[in-house]
Amino acid sequence: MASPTPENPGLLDPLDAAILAVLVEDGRASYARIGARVNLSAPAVKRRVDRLLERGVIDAFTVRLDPATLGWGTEAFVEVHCTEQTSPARMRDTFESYPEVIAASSVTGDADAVLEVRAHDMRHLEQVVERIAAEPFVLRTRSTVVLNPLVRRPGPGPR
Amino acid sequence: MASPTPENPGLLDPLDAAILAVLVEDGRASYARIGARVNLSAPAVKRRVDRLLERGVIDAFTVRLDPATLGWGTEAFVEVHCTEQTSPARMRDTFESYPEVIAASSVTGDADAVLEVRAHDMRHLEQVVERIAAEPFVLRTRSTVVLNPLVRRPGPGPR
DNA sequence: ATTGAAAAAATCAGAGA
DNA sequence: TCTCTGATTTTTTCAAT
Repeated sequence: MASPTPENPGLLDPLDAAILAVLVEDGRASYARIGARVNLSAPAVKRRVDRLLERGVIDAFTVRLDPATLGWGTEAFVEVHCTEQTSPARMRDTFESYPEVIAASSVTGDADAVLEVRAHDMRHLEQVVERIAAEPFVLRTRSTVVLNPLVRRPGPGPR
Repeated sequence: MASPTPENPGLLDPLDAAILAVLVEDGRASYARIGARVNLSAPAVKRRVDRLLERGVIDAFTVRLDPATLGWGTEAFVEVHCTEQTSPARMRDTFESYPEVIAASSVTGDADAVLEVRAHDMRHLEQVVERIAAEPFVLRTRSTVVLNPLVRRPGPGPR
């Protein structure tokens, strides 16, 4: 999956990598400032950013919000066990309807899916988990509450 | 935790909430365009964004990158069981040294910590998990590999 | 990819509700 | 306090090289 092909040009140009590194740290950095960091003119930087957007490497420009400051201080992983032949589409549609479900994945192993849930407090978390457990295709759930967020790394991986 | 106090001003001004909604979707939206959406002038929007930054509601402006496009298509949850009296600081320092560890949390329940790991492929994932399992304070690990990312919500949550 | 100009946006100052 | 208007500065964007 990481072999350079005509379809997959290299993995990432060193210049593009440098540009992305700056943008991950400051998504509003001006093209001129980025260019100063990577020894490129502003238009050249813009051209590369546009290409990274077209290629889908950059999914979007956003803000990273602090959940705790917004009152979403309680986080948990919820393993979900489903009835036989529960389709991924069914799971996705259901879990997507919960605003508290930040992420949901079908997984290997014991459980069928793992959810990441954000709630205001324990009481709220309990309510959400109960509602999920009451879904028709859910057999049982197992919750693991986050005590301390030790590491939160922005970006998709090593650079 | 969600009650308005002098320390915790309201939860979020409706205007601020609207501004954040726009910025989550497009972190480079101009103040004028945001203002048009929320019926405010550009300087007024900037003032509020600056305050949201000061308050820490907005953690940072960033780009959201697509892990798959960058060759990080394999994702897993790794439960880690540690020896008695392993300090959170020790865990954090150790796990932070792994670029593949996107997030690490100490947790309630059976395991001591849950890691989110991104790897290039299964072989790479296996190597990383083996290295983690070989850490002095690690007793054993249990990995759950993501088959299908059903839901990925960009909202409040470091990602 | 760079330079330089034009268009757009960000930023600042002043004043009013 | 919070906002708006208008001026200034910076950045984006486009064209030509």
